[in-house]
Amino acid sequence: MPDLDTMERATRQRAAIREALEAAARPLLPDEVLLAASAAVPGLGIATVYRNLKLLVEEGALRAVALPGENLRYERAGHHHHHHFQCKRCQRVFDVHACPGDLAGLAPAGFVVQDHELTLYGLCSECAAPPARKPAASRPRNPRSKSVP
Amino acid sequence: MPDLDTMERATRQRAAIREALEAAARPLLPDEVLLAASAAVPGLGIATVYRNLKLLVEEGALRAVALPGENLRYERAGHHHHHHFQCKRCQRVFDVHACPGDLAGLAPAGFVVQDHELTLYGLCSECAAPPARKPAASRPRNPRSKSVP
DNA sequence: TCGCTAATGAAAGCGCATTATCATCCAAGC
DNA sequence: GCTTGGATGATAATGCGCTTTCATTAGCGA
Repeated sequence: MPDLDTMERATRQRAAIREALEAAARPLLPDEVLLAASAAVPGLGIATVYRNLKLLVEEGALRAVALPGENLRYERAGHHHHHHFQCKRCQRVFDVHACPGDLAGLAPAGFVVQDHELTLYGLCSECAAPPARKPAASRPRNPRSKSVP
Repeated sequence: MPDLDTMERATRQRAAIREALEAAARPLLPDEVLLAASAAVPGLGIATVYRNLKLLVEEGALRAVALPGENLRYERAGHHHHHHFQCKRCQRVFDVHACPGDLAGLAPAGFVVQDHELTLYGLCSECAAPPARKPAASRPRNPRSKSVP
């Protein structure tokens, strides 16, 4: 018996959106989700992507990821504590399944550290590698990059 | 002889803005700058704040600071490498003059780490302390907090 | 002090990510 | 198959941070 509180219909587009994020295995921008899910559902609209991302976050299937100076990306929820890596060339974001650990000691005296957020920057394996045979697909355009270059 | 390329006039508002940031000794939002500098220059306009922040960044006096899910803040340039702490209660951002150090090993194989960004979260000394006699002033309103709460 | 023009302030304008609108579509219970 | 209301997609609208506009003010060199 399905949850009576969430009586949503199973649509092709919702499935495609969920699957795009699972296949990517990295945080995606709404645009990237649209691009990826469009392969399974041609004609998919950006409004539907936003609607379902919000919905999936609310029901706990997805998690929103905020990086400095970037729009929200989305990743599958349920992962353990981890961080992210952003490639300075293709702008894509990847998971970093490691953590420097205890950072509480870094804060000034009197400050209570409850959490932390770490972002690494550099070149992803594709962009660091010698000229690939094929250029990497699905490069997000430069989002709200108001950060100093 | 002053720099011929930057023939800017010395105005009260520009001085007040610069001084507000030096006195704060922590990254400020444009609104916080307006609030602080308004004490010295009543009637100061937000457009002037934005204009001068941009100008001061261009001439290297200030640096823009981007935190996850937050609008740009500004701090004095010239500091050595450091990180930031955001209080979950008053939303203010403070400097953390410490760094976990070498994080290159955290990235996946094939990735080249060039830089990193660390943000600590918790309670600042004021908010962590028992009920203060006076509530802390200049609390920034909740900015683009699209991050999951 | 005079004159020139950069700087300011108030308000309108912009850019852009996200959301609401609404006619149409279709998943699902009967 | 039929019905029905949630879901979709195209598009308009919204919110908001930031920039531009423009009339006025005020540095600063002469």
